[in-house]
Amino acid sequence: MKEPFSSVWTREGRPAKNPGLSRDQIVRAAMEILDAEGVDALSMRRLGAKLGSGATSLYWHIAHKDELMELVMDEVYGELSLPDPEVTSWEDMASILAYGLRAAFVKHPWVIPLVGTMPSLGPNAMRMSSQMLKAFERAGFTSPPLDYAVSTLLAFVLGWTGPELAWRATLDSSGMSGRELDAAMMKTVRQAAQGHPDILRRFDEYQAKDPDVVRALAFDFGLTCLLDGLRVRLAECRERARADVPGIAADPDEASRT
Amino acid sequence: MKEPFSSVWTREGRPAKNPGLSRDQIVRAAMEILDAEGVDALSMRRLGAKLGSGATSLYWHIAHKDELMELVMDEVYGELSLPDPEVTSWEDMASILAYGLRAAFVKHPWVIPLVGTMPSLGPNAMRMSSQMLKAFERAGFTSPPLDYAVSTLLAFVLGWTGPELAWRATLDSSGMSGRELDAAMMKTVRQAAQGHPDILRRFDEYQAKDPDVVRALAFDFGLTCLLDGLRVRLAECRERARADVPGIAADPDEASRT
DNA sequence: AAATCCCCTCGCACACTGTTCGACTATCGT
DNA sequence: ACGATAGTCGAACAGTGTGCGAGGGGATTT
Repeated sequence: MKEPFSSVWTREGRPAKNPGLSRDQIVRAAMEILDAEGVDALSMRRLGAKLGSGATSLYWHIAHKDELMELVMDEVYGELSLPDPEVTSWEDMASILAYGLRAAFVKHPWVIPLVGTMPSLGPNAMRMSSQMLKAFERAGFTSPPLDYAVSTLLAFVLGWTGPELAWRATLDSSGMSGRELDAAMMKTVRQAAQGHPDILRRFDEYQAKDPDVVRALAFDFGLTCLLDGLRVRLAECRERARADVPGIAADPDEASRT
Repeated sequence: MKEPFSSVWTREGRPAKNPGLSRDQIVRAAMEILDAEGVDALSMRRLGAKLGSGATSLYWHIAHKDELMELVMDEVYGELSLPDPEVTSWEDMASILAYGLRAAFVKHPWVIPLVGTMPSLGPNAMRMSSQMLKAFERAGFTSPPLDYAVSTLLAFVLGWTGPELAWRATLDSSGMSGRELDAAMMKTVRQAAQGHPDILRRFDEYQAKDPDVVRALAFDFGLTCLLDGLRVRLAECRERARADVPGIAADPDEASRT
């Protein structure tokens, strides 16, 4: 039996006397290729060529391609910048996270399959989780629901942007752009939706609108729903805390008011 | 320029005099391999061998591998069975969809990256959407929020099960099973979470509990939040409908009561 | 009965992938 | 000056998806 579970983050990096190639350079170059030409364009040989070195040289700095993927994935999380959880309301925190993460995913669409494939244990992902937990805890979320809340928020963003980007990717690869693109695919969709007049009706309504705006509105809608639900849970948490330890208020604002 | 947008569902199948191979057989065999050995084990040669034919014979029935993937993906949607939307409350409908879809994803973990990669235009996916829309519409959701609501629900389930299965897959591939598996990885996680004591604390709490139970509870929590939020939106829809067309009640129950 | 057609199968070949191995160089500490 | 070691690299291997053209076999037409 090999190592039961391993990740880049468990092996510390090579001594790194920093001669020609370095882990950071490799990751940066990989991200450039990924952003510019998509996930299929990233091969070790290609990456080596971009760095002016042989393909197999990379294997000195990186164990295998999956590790490289873990690294670039965390780099995406790193682009997200959250405000100080000590002075930001949990709702602002949640909104900023949702929009920020969505923006990061849109900018780097190739991460979506990664997030759905390998666990996110990188330092940037950890930092993000930590900050969210802090903000939610400060707001009054207590232990079991606390984590559930953060996870649910992340799940929503990921699950939302995935299919959204699947559309865009398929369309972008067709070489068209803008609205004619949506119009062209409408014919296909129409054919696929044969026999489901309700779906067809829905598509027709949207054809008139700007798809980007529709997508943004829909994302907003989902986020609002989630926040509404979380508010209810938060109230339950506070209620329970008050009942358990009557002397101590779970809400810091309320505590300062006393 | 080629076809701007294409999908299996737009090309009707070959005439199909049904000699040896057929599209259904291929899809079924592909699913068996995928379920038994995962996505990496599915190669065209392997699939051909399982069907007792050459690898390239498949290309008569299927344009390329991506098309095959679209087919198997829709097959997964097909395993989902929803109750009659005409007689089921939207909330029951939503819960059944959420749990059913999650079960289907757990049973066929390899679909997750697919759903995040290619649009779901298959007949089964369409049928599902159609049923959900019908139930929600009957409940009183009006047009723009109607679609947003269904999309949000799907996004939640997808986004939730993705990372959840990423964990399980990584662990299962390590050959261990049950609780010792979580324990083994705890060491790795602990190392990765260095410097984030709040995350560590959280992991410690969970180590004592059954991970499956925790995951189920968390899923429940998220779904409850979402339903709470949707309930609020539904009330808004009904309110608006009542204001716009005062003579007609949007709620069928209420209509029958008049 | 013979010839034609067309559905379908399949072997070969191509360009490509991730990764291993052993040979090579350049720089460092002694 | 010398050995060690960090780092690079070319060749090779076992795979991958897929295009092409040659065929087989049954039905249809002449």
